[in-house]
Amino acid sequence: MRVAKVARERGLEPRIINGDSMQVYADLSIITARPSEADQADVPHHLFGHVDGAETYSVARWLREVADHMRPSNGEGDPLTIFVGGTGMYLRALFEGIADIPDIRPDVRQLVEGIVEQDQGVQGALWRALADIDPTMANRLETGDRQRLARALMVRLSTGRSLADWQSDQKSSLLHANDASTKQLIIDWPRDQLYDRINVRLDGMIDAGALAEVERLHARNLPPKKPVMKALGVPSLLAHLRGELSREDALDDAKMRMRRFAKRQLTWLRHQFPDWQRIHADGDQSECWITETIFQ
RNA sequence: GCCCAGGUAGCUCAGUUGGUAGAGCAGCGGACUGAAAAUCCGCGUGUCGGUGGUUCGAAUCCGCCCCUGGGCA
Repeated sequence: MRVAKVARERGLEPRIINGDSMQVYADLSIITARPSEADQADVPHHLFGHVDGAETYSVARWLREVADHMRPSNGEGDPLTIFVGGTGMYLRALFEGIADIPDIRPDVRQLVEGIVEQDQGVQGALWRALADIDPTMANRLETGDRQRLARALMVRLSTGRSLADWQSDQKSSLLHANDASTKQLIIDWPRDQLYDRINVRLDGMIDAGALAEVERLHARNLPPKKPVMKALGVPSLLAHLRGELSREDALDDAKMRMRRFAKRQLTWLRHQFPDWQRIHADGDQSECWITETIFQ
């Protein structure tokens, strides 16, 4: 937000596009730390809270929607598009593109979901099913990785072609990382400060009414496998609402999961985006000079 | 002050007749192509309170000291 305002002072026309897989869902705004109404009114924001929680969003849909917003604007100043958010896979797809795989046929989806259920009983059913028809993908995946095994199986059954082949196809991307017109930044906090910020942030979310928000989501009785039901903090708070965890235990659990996620993000950034510019934040006044660094 | 019970990994604790230590949780490292805030894989990270002694060898036995909890005064 601060960056957007400085940009406007310099005669640019800023807008913000969400790059976060959970901030798209309409049902959650507090626990997902969506930008405030005031900020959204001030600077144009796109792809925030526009998806119903009953839906299952995806990278591919995000890319299509981003593409729609990338068309030349009709504003006065030069547009400055700011992507914010921490879904590594989305951002990578933005710069590297993604395989152009057709939608999975409904009958195939149903069949594979049946096999996944079998696999819950005796692990291995899913992997063996995949190994029979697509040994390349099977060897690439762990036997316990149901999500990826299921996807690979669906693609092979639905398209007749291995996911491995789809993935090695030539891809086109919306943006180019080594381009003067784009800039990739990572704000890097010392880990102890990062974890402190996570803990404090969750307490703030609770004060802001996160429990009521999750309660409303709970009332919709959506299947637990829906992505929105798995947003960080939601399962923990649901467990509390069902009386399975004390309030304190639920908060501790949520914080722990958020810390773990942050750690996974760090691993992703280290290895997937090694060339992105890092801004080393530290202490309270960081926000100021983060902005300064960006405009250098 | 005296009597008990304890001091072992970041936390809670195991540790058999002495053979330089292991679980859970936390944590750390890694993978990642349409559910990714998801899903999955891997890893004990240690002055065994301190210090003398007995012993080939001490977390284990003995002495002294320090700390914590409980009891008695």
